[in-house]
Amino acid sequence: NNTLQDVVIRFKRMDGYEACWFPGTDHAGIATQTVVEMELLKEGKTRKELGREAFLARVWQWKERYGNEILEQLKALGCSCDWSRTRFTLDPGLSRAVRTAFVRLYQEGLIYRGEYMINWCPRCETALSDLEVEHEEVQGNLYFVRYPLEEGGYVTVATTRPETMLGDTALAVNPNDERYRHLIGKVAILPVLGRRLPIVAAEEVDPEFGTGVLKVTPAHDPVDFQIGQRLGLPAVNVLNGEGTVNENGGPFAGLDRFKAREAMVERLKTEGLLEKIVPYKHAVGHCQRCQTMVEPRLSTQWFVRTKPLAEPAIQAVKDGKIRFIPERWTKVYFDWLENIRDWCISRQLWWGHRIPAWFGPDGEIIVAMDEEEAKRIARERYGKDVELRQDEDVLDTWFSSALWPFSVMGWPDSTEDLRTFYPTDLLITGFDILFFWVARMVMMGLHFLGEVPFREVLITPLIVDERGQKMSKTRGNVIDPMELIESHGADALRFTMVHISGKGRSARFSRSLLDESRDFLNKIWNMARFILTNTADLPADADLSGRKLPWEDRWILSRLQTVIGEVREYLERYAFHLAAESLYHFIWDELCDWYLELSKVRLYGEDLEARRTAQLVLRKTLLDVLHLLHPFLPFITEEIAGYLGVDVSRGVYPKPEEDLRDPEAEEVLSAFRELVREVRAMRAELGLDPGCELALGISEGGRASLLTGELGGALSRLARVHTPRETDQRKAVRAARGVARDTSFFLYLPEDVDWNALRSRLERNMAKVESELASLEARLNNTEFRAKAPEEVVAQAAAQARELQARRARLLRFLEE
RNA sequence: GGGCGAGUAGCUCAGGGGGAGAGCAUCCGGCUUACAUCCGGAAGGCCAGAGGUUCGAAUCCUCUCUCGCCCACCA
Repeated sequence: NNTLQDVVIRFKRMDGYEACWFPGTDHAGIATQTVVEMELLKEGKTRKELGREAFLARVWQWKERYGNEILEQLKALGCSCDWSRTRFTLDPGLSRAVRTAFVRLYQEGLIYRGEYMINWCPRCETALSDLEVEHEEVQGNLYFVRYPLEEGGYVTVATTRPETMLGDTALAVNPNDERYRHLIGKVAILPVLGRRLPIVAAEEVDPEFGTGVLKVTPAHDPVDFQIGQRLGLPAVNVLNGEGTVNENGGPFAGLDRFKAREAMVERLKTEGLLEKIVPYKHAVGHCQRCQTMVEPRLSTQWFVRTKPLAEPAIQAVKDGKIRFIPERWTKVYFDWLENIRDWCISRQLWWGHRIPAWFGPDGEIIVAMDEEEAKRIARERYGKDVELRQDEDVLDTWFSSALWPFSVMGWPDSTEDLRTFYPTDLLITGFDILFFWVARMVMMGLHFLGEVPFREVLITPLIVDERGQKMSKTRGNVIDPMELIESHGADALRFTMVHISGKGRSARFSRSLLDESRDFLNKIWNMARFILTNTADLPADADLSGRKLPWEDRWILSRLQTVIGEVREYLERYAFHLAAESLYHFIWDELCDWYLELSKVRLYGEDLEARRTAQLVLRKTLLDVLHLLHPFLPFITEEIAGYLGVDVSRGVYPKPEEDLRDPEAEEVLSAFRELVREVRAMRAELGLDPGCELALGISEGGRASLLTGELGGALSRLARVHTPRETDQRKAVRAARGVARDTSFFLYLPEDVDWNALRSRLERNMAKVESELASLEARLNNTEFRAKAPEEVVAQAAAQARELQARRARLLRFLEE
């Protein structure tokens, strides 16, 4: 994520934009508090023993020690953030933004307090939002329990949580269910507690499930709560905060919820009320932070009314004001916002923004920016100074994160930063926080600023380990980036991240990829070393203009322009991995494997001017390549450019120079390389001494004179051949014949060789040519292809066919001979 | 229950309407004065399966299978 952000920031900065990256961290309420609580536990203390103030002091201590680690990691990774703008969600400025947002939303009726069904984590002892609950398939049981009827007989009810029976206040059946219609209005008796339960009608009941009779527990189930609300049923809470049964649980009071379940089952068995137990797999909610099973529970909490905020957030994306990349995430975003439910924002924690609400002596709520303002309001309301008690709870961390795009810029003040940088251009993040963060930033940004917080959202894949598993501390497969930076370097880590960033939803990380990246860096380093040492004597005023460039220079410069164009295009569409790949192959396969070798002819030659030309092209290419690479590999590029007295980070990102494009040179070098490759292959397959120099003759082909003439020196160096006059050829024992493109050649051999190997090579070439030719000719003979395919495609196929035919003819002749 | 992603060489993956690609691994040969973290050469694939669209499909559409993930108040 951060590598990609830095690639974009550096690229845009080099391309002339005022690219500002606001770094910062959030306070991670539950996670941080949990960690510190664990620390305390080891010392045998609890947070409650310490008290709020001392505990918070302790958390701040922890934060000072570890909270900046992530920023240190970013720095080590080379992220070019504006560090002077570093922010933390609990900073005074951001806290003021949080209070301001809370107060305004409350005044607008978009924040309310009330008793509703929420998710409760008995370990964290706090309410959670729906998003903080992860549903996991669990193997449980469906218990079929008989509820005696007041009038005699019984009905059977199926439940997965028998312990919640203690909170039953009714039974419900579907009004259209013929089987039970006669029971509506009758009364059942709750086992164990003997409570009278009215049998009611409710559409929510699915006749197909279980027995078609639902036990209604309004305090511990969302659907039951809804039924209870509508029908005015009492809600009996049977659980304490830590997950034990409370005083409403009769004989089970004090038992842990799971012990209570067992006890209830035993009790029902002995009373003959348990009809059967059926194994049942179902999804159960778990706390995102501690994996504890959450309990739906009726509780008084603070909520954000989300529908009015969600609608503009949907519209903004529909209007194209925000674009998701890849686009498919748009649908996911819509689905969530369209079905959004109110957001429970209060947490029974201490680490976080304390809710700016005070209670008067009569329990009335006063929401204010601070205690002073609350007191002022209270004075007006009560006509005198009264005792005020601030709400103990803090806000969901994501509430403050939702304000991030403008709180970091000084909101609610109208600041220069806000005017300059809001809305921002780009957010890069993972899909795991699309709802938690992205959607909420859009809602809050639109609400408070009237404008989207960012125009583009780039969703990156999530990194998984070698086995495709999500990285998590509980799995123990997390990797400290600092360790990787130490072993392979930040640039290698960055390059690897870019390499795997083009994936679908997950990107598999493995250390062998780091080796690959390191090898590439090593290649770059050695390439630079070669160029720097071989151009050390280049006069400062030497200039490329006016020089006649040989084919290989024209070729590499032309290829360079193509690569510049490609890299730019890929960066513009955030296809980082393709940009990196393009550079990787250009540098390794073309620049290093071919051009550097070709340049040696002149670098090590006698002709000073030719040497100067080669040096200038090498320098120019190196500089362009360093600039192209810099957003990906800031460290190595700065180091190398430093030797040339260039600050690459402040350089301009290369643009293609059209006048350097040279299709003819590319064609010539392509033929040249093909010839060299063919000679090398022949040499290898004939088992010839790799060091021995062979005589080569070119018999046919449009570029024969060029390949042995202007490119003769290069050919001789790269293919280890010389091109003697006709007369010298007699010295050879025999000649091996080969074909490369439209060129056929003779390799004069100093000794007898394995002619079968040569024949087999020619035959393999022949087979390849024939099969290609067959498919080409089939296409060309197809009248529909000729009629409907684009002209250039047909022309290209025809040209290819001609070349293959020529090649086939020559191969055939050689085989006969 | 709804949705998404992935299935291409032994492995990890890129590509995404007109010649099947890379890295690693394998085989053969090289310490050639930038680099053995290297160089040269070779072998290896009905691009998951079945239909369809098209002159042309690994690529687009439909369905199926396998794996992974997200969302969801069937107790």
